[in-house]
Amino acid sequence: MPAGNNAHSSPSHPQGTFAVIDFETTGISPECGARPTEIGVVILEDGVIVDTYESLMNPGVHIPYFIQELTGITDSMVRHAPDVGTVMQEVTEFIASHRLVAHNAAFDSKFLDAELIKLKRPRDKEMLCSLMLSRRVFPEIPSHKLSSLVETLRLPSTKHHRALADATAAAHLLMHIQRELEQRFDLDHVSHEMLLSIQQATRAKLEKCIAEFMKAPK
DNA sequence: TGCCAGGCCCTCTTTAGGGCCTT
Repeated sequence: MPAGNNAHSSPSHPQGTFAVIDFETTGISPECGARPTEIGVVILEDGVIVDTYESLMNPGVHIPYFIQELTGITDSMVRHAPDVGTVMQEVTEFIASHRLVAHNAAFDSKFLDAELIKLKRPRDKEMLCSLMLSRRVFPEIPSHKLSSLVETLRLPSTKHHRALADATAAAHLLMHIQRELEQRFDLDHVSHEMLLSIQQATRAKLEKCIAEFMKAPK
């Protein structure tokens, strides 16, 4: 029986789709012994959420009280959940060839990489960061916390600090950023490569970066 | 019980420091 719940089957994983992921964890860094307690994944295809995955997982360590308060995920909730390895094995199959996205990707990529190394399936794709993209595209917004962006940009959202809810909010943020770029630069489509170029450009060089990308041969 | 990290950005900077952001 699968460890996680996914809303729809996804028989193919074409390039150009996005897998937006979010971890809830026992702490801030796997290097300090923190482990994942929950993962949520949202598959985006052509601006539409076509699939989702979520699962609690047993981290094998105590969840600090303040994190239980923060996320609502308690020791008793994960006690009988599948272990992290079992869940992450499913997740690797689920995210397959999709482009990866996370809000503050530096955080989620650390936990993802730590688990993928244990499965001997190291990540081979760069992860897009919706936090960095938001800072580039909406520099006038004072706070780029996911919860603040949900409120400021009026994005759909449910319960903050649960994995699938936050992954869904980040997915809506990514779609909002794509629509904003399409309108601002009169584009038909904003590709993964363009988003990666924008993410890697400094804020001051954003306009030049986009102009050069638009002039580049396809 | 509380703490633990690290990459990015901005500025009173660049031979640095502090805030943001993730749990």
